[in-house]
Amino acid sequence: MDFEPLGLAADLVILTVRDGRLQVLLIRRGIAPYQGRWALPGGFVRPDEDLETTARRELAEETGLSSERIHLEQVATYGAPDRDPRGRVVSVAYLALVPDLPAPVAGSDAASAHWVEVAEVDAGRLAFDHHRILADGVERARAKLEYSPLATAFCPPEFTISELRGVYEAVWGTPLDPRNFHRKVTKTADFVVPAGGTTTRDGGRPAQLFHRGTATTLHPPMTRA
Amino acid sequence: MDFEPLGLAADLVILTVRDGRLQVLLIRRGIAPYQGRWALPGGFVRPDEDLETTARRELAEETGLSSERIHLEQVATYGAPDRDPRGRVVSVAYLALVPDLPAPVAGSDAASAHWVEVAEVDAGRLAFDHHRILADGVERARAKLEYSPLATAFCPPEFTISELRGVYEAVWGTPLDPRNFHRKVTKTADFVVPAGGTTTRDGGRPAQLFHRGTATTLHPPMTRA
DNA sequence: AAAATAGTGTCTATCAGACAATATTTT
DNA sequence: AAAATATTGTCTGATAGACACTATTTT
Repeated sequence: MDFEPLGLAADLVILTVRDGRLQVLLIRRGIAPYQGRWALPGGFVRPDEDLETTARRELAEETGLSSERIHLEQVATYGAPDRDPRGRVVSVAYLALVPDLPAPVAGSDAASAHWVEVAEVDAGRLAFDHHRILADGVERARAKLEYSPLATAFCPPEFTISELRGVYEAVWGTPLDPRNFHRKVTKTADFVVPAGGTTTRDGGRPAQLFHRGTATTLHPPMTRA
Repeated sequence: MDFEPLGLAADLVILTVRDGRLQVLLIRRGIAPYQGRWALPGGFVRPDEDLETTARRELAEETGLSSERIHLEQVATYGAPDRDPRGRVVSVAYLALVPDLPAPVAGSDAASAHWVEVAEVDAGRLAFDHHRILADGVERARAKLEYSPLATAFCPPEFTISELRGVYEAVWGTPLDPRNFHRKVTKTADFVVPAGGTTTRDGGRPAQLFHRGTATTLHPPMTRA
């Protein structure tokens, strides 16, 4: 079969919660097109490489996180004929949720990679159609917090209920009642399970530590205000 | 830029509800690979053609439905290196929901197109990775019925509450209480609006006709048993 | 009249949201 | 002691699900 010339890329919306805010990893483009503009990390799919493999490779290159335990899911594919001035490039977008990294961003492209608060990314500043991809990725994350235990993907292996609440508040941009949240989370079957210890890292009375449970869907779902 | 040889296709999961059952449009492949096997309709993306344009073109070719009002949404992209024996072909899958067609399937490829009950499609019978694509498409439809007014996409412009309930029952495979369903649907803001008339096409007491409302998300959502 | 479907009303257990009260830490 | 956070409990209004009952058609 003969194929039209076509490039296939995987781009990543890598989200984390730092300082109580939802942040996305952006890179400053060093080369044309869109030189000097912010862009989502990504790269071309290699021959014989699966799409998710490409995404995980790029994730590791940009963050140093190579664990299979990092949450990564496909969001959508963007293929408008004119979305890349270099020619026809179709991009498969992935959403990655990572905990607040103890180590700073590391890896080969690290020099140009920065965490940027999602609320402060402005529409015209991103290369290609990356603003649209970012918006779709963020919306996916917001929606999935409701009915999946995905919020735990932003947390370290052991976390407190209030840290988990901080994730919801940052992603949704809404304050939640600590008391109702606590009750809801601990009563939702298999959402979180007690890890045994306590911590005072959040100040005040020691909080119980939890780790994520086995649930894949939350019954009942968490509700946005 | 030079690109690796690569094909880009759009494949369609076209669902409808006929005779109270969820059905999918499949075609019998006339040529290799997988000659004689059932497959999802689809085709290659043309140069300068947007992905959704390809999907709508294929939809029109297979069903004769060219209206922009047909619900069509992207589901996921499949790109395992060995998924097509002809070479590297990446497929963007779309989900289309169509009403029970008054006219039989028509169009250029119609000769080989048939409605098949989803519950009776068996895993090994489909070409390529189409069983996986079908499963993902059906799961998407099932999930979206809960929190979106998507069920109306299976209905004609004017429908009764019990016809809408029939859609839910067919897609979810669960019987629903007609009385609670009626109350729930009519009380959910902007889900359906009265069209004015009534019909006795379902037998019994005349039922009010409705058409779809302006809601894009259902508050509260419909709940699966 | 009998059967079929449409639609309304009622009851109960559960849940979301508001918020009081108590517990245990650091400053 | 004061401030901060954690956790439990209580109250109220809304809702889901079960199901009795009434309404309007066809057979």
